[in-house]
Amino acid sequence: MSSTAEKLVAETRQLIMKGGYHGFSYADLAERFGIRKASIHHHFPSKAGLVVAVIEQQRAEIQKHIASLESGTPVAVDQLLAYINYWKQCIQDETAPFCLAGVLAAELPGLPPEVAVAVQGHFNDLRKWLEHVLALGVQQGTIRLENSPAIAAEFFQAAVYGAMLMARAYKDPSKFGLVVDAFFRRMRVDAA
Amino acid sequence: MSSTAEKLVAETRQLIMKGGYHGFSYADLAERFGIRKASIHHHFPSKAGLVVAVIEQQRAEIQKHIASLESGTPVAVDQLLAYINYWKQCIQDETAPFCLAGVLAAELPGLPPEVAVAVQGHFNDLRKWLEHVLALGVQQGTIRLENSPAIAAEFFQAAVYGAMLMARAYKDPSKFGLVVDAFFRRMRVDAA
DNA sequence: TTAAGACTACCTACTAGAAGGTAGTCATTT
DNA sequence: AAATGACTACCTTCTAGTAGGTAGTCTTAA
Repeated sequence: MSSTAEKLVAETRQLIMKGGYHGFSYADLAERFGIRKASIHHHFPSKAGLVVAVIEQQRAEIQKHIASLESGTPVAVDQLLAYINYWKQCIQDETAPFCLAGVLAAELPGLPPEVAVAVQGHFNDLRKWLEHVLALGVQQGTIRLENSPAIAAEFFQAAVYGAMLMARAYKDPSKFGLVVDAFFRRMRVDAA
Repeated sequence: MSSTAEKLVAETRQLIMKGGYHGFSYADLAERFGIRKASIHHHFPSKAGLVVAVIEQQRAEIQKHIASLESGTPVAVDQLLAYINYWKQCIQDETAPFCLAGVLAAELPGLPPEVAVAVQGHFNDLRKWLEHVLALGVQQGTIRLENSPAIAAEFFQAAVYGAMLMARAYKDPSKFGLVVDAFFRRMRVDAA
């Protein structure tokens, strides 16, 4: 991918996080980079295609992130904490005030089908990883679940996205940590 | 409010729940009722005004709902169960596949200011009611909290909205009940 | 009791601008 | 020479909103 295409993807990501799929246009992107709308169509012929590219890039980045997390520490609890802290940081400094796929999921029935499919792909990726790490934590004796890892992963995911929505709705980034920390504490065997 | 205005508000509510603020237009409404766009402007001069009317109507309805809930039963746990079951029903039969304010909150930074204010108003309403009912449950000895009722209310709210997002993202209405039930069980003293 | 005036809900016709997208051109680079 | 990435110059459709008009209803008062 060319550097311009990469910049377009990065900026689109920000714009979607702000206002969703229908909340931005090629004109917004053109203005930000001082180029014409037609030049954007050269890189991404359709809006749906551009947005799918943004989601897929995000998914690829997350897979890399997970890989480096797993090579960084074999401890499940530390991996989950790193995940949580990553989002705390992003929401706090507004580099990513909301999960891209989260905003899109909220308007899922109104999205072009190919975009909806990509969004659902992200949710599945994340759920599977959480299920895997939670099962690992149980095995390591640091996590205690009241349900199967599969159910707990969905529960965890709901807590993270719910917490994000709270932070946004109340315009208070600290709400994210408040909710997620309280939630995660309950899962930990050595919780304070 | 005239009956046409009421119909417009009701339909707008559905359209927002589907695709958010930027996901519908006056043309959509005009088509559904077989009237002209200009006629809609007669009832609601601006889009932001229409959407604020929808949110405010919803808020008023919820206040009525809460009042009837409280006159129906003085038991906090039953009130919370009624609230949860209301949403289970709505999501299942798709009369309201998502909370109106929830969709809008996801795109909050991209909304006209007056709409954003109304959305935040709803979140505050709900949070205050939850705080009140949870405190009542503690008093009645049927609910046990690990935090203050104020914190627990935010936690509860996050679980509900997170669960809604899961149901939508996975296109599986049962996910809502799954998450919310697991969450609520932990708060109940006599939980199975 | 009936006519005037105000009000309601809709209409046609229009606007400026934004939306997503296309066709063809023109420098650079490789 | 040929691919790249930008350009100008369009197009069509949609968007929110306006101007002005019409037919019917409701209120009031001679």
